[in-house]
Amino acid sequence: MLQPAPSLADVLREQIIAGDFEPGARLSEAALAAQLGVSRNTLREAFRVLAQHGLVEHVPHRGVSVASPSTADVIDIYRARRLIECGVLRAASPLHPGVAVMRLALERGESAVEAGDWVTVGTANMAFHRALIALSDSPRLERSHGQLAAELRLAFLAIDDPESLHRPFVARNRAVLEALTGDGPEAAADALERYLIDSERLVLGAYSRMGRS
Amino acid sequence: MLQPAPSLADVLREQIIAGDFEPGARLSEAALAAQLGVSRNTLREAFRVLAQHGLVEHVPHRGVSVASPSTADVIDIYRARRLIECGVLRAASPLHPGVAVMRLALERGESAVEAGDWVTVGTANMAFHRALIALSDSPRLERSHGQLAAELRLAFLAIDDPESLHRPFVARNRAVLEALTGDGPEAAADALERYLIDSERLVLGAYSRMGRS
DNA sequence: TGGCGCAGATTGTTGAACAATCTGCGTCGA
DNA sequence: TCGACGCAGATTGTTCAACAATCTGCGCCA
Repeated sequence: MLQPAPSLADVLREQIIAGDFEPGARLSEAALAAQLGVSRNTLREAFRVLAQHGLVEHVPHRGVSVASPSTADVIDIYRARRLIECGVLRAASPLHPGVAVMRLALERGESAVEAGDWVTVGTANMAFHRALIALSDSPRLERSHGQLAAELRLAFLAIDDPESLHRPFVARNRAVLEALTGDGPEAAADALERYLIDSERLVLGAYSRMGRS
Repeated sequence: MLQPAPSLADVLREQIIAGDFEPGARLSEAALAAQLGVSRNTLREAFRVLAQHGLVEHVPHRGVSVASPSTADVIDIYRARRLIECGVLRAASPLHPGVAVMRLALERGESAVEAGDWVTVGTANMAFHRALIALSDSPRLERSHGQLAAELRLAFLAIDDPESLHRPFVARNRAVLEALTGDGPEAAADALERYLIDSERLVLGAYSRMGRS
């Protein structure tokens, strides 16, 4: 059984999330189509997918550019994250098999902290929260959360100080996980809410220091 | 200032939500492009947008069909609705200007009940819940909820008994609104949760009577 | 009866072409 | 000097025709 070949939208999403394009950069159809070796029509289909994901912004007759979350966007993303993530956690069972996936992601992050590999720390943090959402067993909540995570990643890209952005939160993830298995979902949700409030503050602080709107 | 012309995806979404196509029906590119008077490429772009919204299902090399929510989908949609809608309501202020919008939608539904216009009752019910989400002032929660609402509408379409589907819930909406302005967000959220549980039960019951998977 | 393979239909993708719209720049007039 | 105007080039929106890749249904054969 072969894996389905990754679609063009998948390829582009990876490139954008990896930071191959500056947030806010315009993506010229002709140039990008040539670079990717596809036709403009095919590229435009991929653009429509990414635009729905919030990864690129499409303005009619003005083309698409890599999304570049504003301060208001960051605030909104965190508002939505708090509601969805805390809601999922509050209703989650500490016995759900997905808890093991959370633990794996956590441990991957902790190893990466010791290795000083902040990019991997960031990836592991994201994986931890994705695993957290998976406790809901809800494809639609996973979809919504995935969109938020992708957009947030663009905000992280605009801040080029991955250590300060990700390092402090590995310990916080551990606190959330231990609260879940030890004190129960309510306590875990409270810890997660504090986590998200602090993370938002950090991002907004960096934004304001960058003079970013 | 002119309104932007509705995109092809908007037109198709309206047609699908209006039930112009049977849920599950295949949408042939060539036939539909000819019918809409657009080229296949343009139509394919619109398909990509609708697929991300969950309104159509796209299987590679097999084309797109109108989505037809399964029982599992309905359960998932309601799980996500409970989490998002109740979460929003719990955090909402009874003084938010959006409460007036909720009241308007509610009254429109109540008039439609008296007129026996069940389609309008259904539309008003949807508008009530959309207005409820707007209390969060979060574009992203509105986006996620909009996707759920569109998919749910397809489930409603599959059940052709709009009266039983929508009539009972106008009074429940009133209860939610009065709980919000009277007893506060917590009580309102509890009323809403009961609403959603009962609504889900009704849809699943109809599905099972239809012998639907 | 059940599996195989072919033919037709459909989707995926391309390239070129043109219309519609935007953007930047130079000119003109106050 | 400064702002409005308009033109020219660049970019996007859309169409069309063609072909490759894949799927589907049907008849054939064992």
